[in-house]
This record gives sequence, C-alpha cells and structure tokens, in this order.
Amino acid sequence: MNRDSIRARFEEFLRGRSLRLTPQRRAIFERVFDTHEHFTAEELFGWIKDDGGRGSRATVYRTLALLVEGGFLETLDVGQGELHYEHVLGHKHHDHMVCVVCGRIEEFVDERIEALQEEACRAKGFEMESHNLRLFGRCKTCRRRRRPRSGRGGAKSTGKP
Amino acid sequence: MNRDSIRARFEEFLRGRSLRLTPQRRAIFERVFDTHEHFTAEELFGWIKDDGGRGSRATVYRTLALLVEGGFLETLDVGQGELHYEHVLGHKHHDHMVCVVCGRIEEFVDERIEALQEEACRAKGFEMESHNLRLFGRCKTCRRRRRPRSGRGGAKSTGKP
DNA sequence: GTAAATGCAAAACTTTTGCAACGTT
DNA sequence: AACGTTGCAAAAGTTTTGCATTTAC
Repeated sequence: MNRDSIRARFEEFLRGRSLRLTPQRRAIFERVFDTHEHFTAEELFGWIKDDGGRGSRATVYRTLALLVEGGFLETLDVGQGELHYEHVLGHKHHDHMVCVVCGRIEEFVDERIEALQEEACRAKGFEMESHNLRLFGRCKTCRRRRRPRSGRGGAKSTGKP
Repeated sequence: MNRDSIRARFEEFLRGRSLRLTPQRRAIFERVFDTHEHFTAEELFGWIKDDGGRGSRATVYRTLALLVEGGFLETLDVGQGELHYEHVLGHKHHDHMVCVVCGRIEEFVDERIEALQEEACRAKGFEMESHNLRLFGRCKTCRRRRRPRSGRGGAKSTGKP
C-alpha cells in the first residue's frame, strides 16, 4: 500500500471523527511514513525538530496514539523502557527477534506458529485479539563480535529490571 | 520444588555473593513464595506493609531485582505499565494469555511452538536467550459477560498508549 | 464563530539512586 | 572496623494532562 492511499485513509479517519488535519499532524504523519524502521516517540520528536520544528512532544504523543487507534501504527515493547512504533498498513503481521546486544530488531513470520496459537486459544476458550511474540538473544552479527556495536539501542539502562 | 529447597537455594545464592539475609529480604522472599499468582512490585509492597511492615519500597524493588538475577523470579510485561513477576523455580516454561477485559493471566505451553521458534532462529542465525509470547484477547469468562469483572487488572489507564 | 488542537509546563507513574544511619560479621 | 543494607526522599525517564491560546473548518 502506497503513501498516497495511506494518507487518504488517514484523512478519512480524521474526518470520520471530526478531527482536524493540522500542519502538525500532517508533518508527523509524513515523517512516520518516511521511515521503514521501528522508531520511538522520542526519536520521532527529534526528527520533527530537525525538520524545522512544527510539533511539540505532547502533540507527537497525541498523534501517535491517534495513529495507533486508527490502525496505522502498532506498538512494540522491546522491554527497553521506551515503546517502539511500526507501520501496520501494507505490512503483513510478523513477530520480532530483538538483539540484546545491539538492539537490532529483526522480523519473521511462521504461519505454523500462528496456527498453533489459534489452536491453543480454542483449547482455552480464549478469544484472541492480538498477539505478540518476541525472541530475545544475539543476532548473527553480534554472535561474531565480542563487543557491542556502537549504534542505537542495545543494553541501555532502562526503567525496567 | 518446595518452599524449603527454594529458600535453601536463595540463602546459598546470597552467601555465594556475600550478601546478607536480612529480615527484610526474608520477609519479601516468604511473601513472594506465599502466592501462586503473578504480582507487581507495588502489590508486593502493599502485602509487606499489610503484614506489619518490614521493608521499604526501595528494598522491595532491590530484592525483586535480586530474585530475578538469581533465577527465582521472572518478569512478565503485560503492557499495563507495571511489570508483573512470577515464580520460575519449580515451574516449567510457559506462555501467557492476557485478558484485556479483566486482566486475568492464563498460562499455556505448546512444545510445537517452542520448536518452531528454535527453527526460526536457526534460519536467521539468531541465538535465542529467552522468548516471550503473549496472546491478548478475552478470556472464557469475559466472553460471556458484557461488563468487565470488578477485580484487579483490566483496562486500567496506563503509562503506555 | 466555535469546537478542536497546540504548546508549555506541571503532573503522573513506575523504578532507580544518593546518602546518612544502621546492623552484621 | 569494615562492609553490606536500609529507608527516605529526591531523581530519572517516559507518557499524560490542565489550561490558556491559537487555528482549522
């Protein structure tokens, strides 16, 4: 699904709820869909600032919540304190492998796992709305190195034990 | 595995690191293993207070971290802001179904899913250290009701979108 | 014109930390 | 005496909120 149709849906979503398409919302929307990566609210806020600034932190958070509500984004908690966001529209469901050394997030899917989850739910009378599978460990690259890469993420001290 | 052997291991763990078995640590340990449920740091702190009070919030957090480090407890993030803790010793690995209505957490295991996860890791050159599968939805009980149960958990407003 | 949105700063919440006082060994 | 512990209050870090002001429709 391309940018234009996503934008059209976003505008429709806003109209449907009598919300307004402000320059801030537009800027945030565009910046979000300019990236193909996962990002955090704080990162996004930084990008918006760098781009010359429409949008406060509060507006970034409020707009992200809106995008999640509208099904444009999904949150991914990698247990690092900050929530990560990723696109949903035009992306198939997938699970994540999170490298505990460098913080890199890899995506994968296995339809057989998906099916077994459904089966487990049926067995328990549970009606699944969503699910989330995260594998933590060391990625291919980090298995070869003794020291962490210097990039983003990684074994940062976090609000969580 | 029974309480006495777990306690013995805990004492051994402390001794091995020249840490002391203080009354606070003992009280926290006992209270933790008095429950069969998942609990949060704040809940535990409340219990300790109710029991007549040895232990500050800081000590509760510090001791929980210790218990996790020692492999006595594991954390479970149900996306509700607070981390949940659960016993590890004497409990086989399992995954979780989290009811988004009443907050109830149900456990389940499927060895086939476990095996497929390993397979996915091999395919990506990823070395898995741990994993975490959470299914969110409505439990058997809540599917039958139109209104949420009044108990703990549930659709509480949280620090996360 | 009017309801909605923004920005700021303050607040909320969970968790961590600095530090002086305290117990154990 | 030396060192680990505790408790308190303050700090940290992320996200939310109240409110006066501005803006889109």
